[in-house]
Amino acid sequence: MSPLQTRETPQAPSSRDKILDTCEALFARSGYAGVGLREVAEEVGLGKSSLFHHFASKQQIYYEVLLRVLERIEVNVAVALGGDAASLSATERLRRLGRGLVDALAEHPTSARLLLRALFEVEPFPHMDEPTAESRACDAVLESMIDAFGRLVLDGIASGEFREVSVPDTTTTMMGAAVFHFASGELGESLVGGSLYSARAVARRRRELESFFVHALVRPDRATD
Amino acid sequence: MSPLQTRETPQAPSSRDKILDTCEALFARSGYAGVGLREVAEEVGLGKSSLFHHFASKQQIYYEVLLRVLERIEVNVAVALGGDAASLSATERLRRLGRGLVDALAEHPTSARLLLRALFEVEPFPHMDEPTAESRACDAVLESMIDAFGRLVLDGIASGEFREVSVPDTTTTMMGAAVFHFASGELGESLVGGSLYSARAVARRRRELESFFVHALVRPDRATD
DNA sequence: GTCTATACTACGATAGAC
DNA sequence: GTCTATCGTAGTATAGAC
Repeated sequence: MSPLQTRETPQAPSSRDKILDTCEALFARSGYAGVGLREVAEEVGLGKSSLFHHFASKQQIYYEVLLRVLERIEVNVAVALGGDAASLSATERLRRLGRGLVDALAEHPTSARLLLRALFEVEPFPHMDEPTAESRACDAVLESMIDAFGRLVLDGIASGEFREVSVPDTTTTMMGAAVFHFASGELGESLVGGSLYSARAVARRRRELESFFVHALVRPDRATD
Repeated sequence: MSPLQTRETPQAPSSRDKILDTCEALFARSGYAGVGLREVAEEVGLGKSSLFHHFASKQQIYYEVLLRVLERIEVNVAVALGGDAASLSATERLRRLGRGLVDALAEHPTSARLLLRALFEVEPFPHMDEPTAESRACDAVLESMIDAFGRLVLDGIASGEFREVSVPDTTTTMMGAAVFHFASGELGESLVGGSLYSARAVARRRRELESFFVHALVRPDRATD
């Protein structure tokens, strides 16, 4: 905590960061095709051309935005399933996964929408010539999370804790259940009667998703609650 | 079956229908903003301007496409939950809902993606001045389906068949689980190792979603399978 | 690092001939 | 009912001055 190092360290976000933050919000709201760089530049407070000083193309901005989001979420999934948690029972890991996903998606209101779009939009781009370094990085993070889901379900079935479900179907079911809620926008808010991201709504979501997952998968005689 | 009436009745789709079909496929693939009328016209085999002879604007095409999709889905939900089914137990209706949703979404590969986009995209349009007749019709169909979900969950809790879950959370969970799977595209196909819409994959999905819903909601001592 | 100016393409939509 | 031609705007991206 030396004065020299901490001075202004969290201050003065660079133009680069401002562009990424702005694009994260706009891409989450309107998707890749729905956002123009004119709007981005206006919101950031720069000229349109200045954006190209910081990024080579709109695609590159998109993938850098997406990568940040995916890495934020992966941290929570890794904490729930990997490392020290790897030795826990599948049931306990399932509980942690439910809570961890909710925490990850509730952290930023943009995360769920961006993730959902990335999961189901084939490629947001007219024609992408070849995978870029950024797009491959995004694919890798996504794949590692999905693999972790699958391994958890397989473990639970192997240990006899879970019903004998289809692993791919259970994976898409859990992903859809987790992500859609926080991406559901106006619809979700009209259902819950308020913000999806209020502390109360998030706490309830954490309980609900965890118990939904557990009841759906864990054999009744193995349930611990 | 008089020769006069059946002659060519299913043949010769009008330009109007061709435009709607084409737009359904393209909007499902790329979203509203991601599709240009130039591409639509090319695919239909018309000039761009001819589209405006059949529809007043791109927005109008979008809502007519969406309304067709919503009504196709609503039919299945209504069969599962309404009419003769209304007197069945909540558990049996929940089973029917799971199967009905799968059947509805598996019917056309475009349905899930269009529905998912409609559910979470705030408004796909830059600025919509005021609700149109078409947009209000879409809202009405959507609302009636969501209400039916909520009533089913409430009924199940009231009768003691279901756990005491949060109705809004359970609604978004079920919607996300049902819709995301069939919208998950390449990701889902790599998980199941083939088409999401093959007879085998759909049959499995029907079983999996039904049992996922039942186990997640129905109290173990009330389960019937 | 930001600006103005510009290039070129595509957008949604309209007018009017046929 | 379809066409060509055109309008005005906005799209991504580049060049070059400051």
